Amino acid sequence: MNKILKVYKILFKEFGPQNWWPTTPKNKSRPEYRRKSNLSEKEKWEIVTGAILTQNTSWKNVESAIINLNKAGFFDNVFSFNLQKIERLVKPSGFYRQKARYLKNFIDFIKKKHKKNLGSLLNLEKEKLRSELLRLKGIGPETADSIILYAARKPSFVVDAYTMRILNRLGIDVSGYNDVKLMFEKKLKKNFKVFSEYHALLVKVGKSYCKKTKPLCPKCPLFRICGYGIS
DNA sequence: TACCAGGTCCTCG
DNA sequence: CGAGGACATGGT
Repeated sequence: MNKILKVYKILFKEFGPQNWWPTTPKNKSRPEYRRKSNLSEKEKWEIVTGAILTQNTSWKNVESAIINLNKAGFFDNVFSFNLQKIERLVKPSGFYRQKARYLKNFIDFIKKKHKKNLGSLLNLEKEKLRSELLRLKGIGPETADSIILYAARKPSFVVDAYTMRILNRLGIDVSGYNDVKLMFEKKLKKNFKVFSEYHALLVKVGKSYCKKTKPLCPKCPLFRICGYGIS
């Protein structure tokens, strides 16, 4: 069995389903990870927003911003919020001026090009959707793939800093974003379930064990197939 | 105190 | 292309 598949099986067995992406249930204030059948337009906005806010930022800080936004009714009508108001609400997520600008750009794009209908963009064919997203300021490859996978639910593998670090430590040669993405997509079943769980599991093991400094190799579920801990 | 966190843009060789 | 800096808050 190839190593990529093996890693998935080990992580899934160890941690179970992660049920990404978290969204805020009705009458609650904080995002939760739970299985969802079909996403509402509101949930899609929450996911897109989270994908932008979490750029190089801990989810904890993003969560504070999401709570602010939700409390203010942002996800019910994103079009009624100006830049200053968004800046104030997303402040805890860091890089808040930049992120507020990216978010506002995205909102204006949906307003003008998709008649205020986010679903109209997300329903585009996967590659078309990806190129549309990448054209926007503030949407790079990871944010685009996160939106395609978790908001549009189309199988586009998400590569992030954890993915790179874990592959490196596993001794798998990695180059650029797209090479890594294609490697995963080639070796996995192309469906939402596998892609979404795999990425979430990599984040999980990256946060808990395969940390940048002071990794917890001996306790890591990947230890026995990873040479990194042996120094 | 310094470093880290679910990246992206811009500038410069 | 790819390296290097800017962007900013909150936790350890």
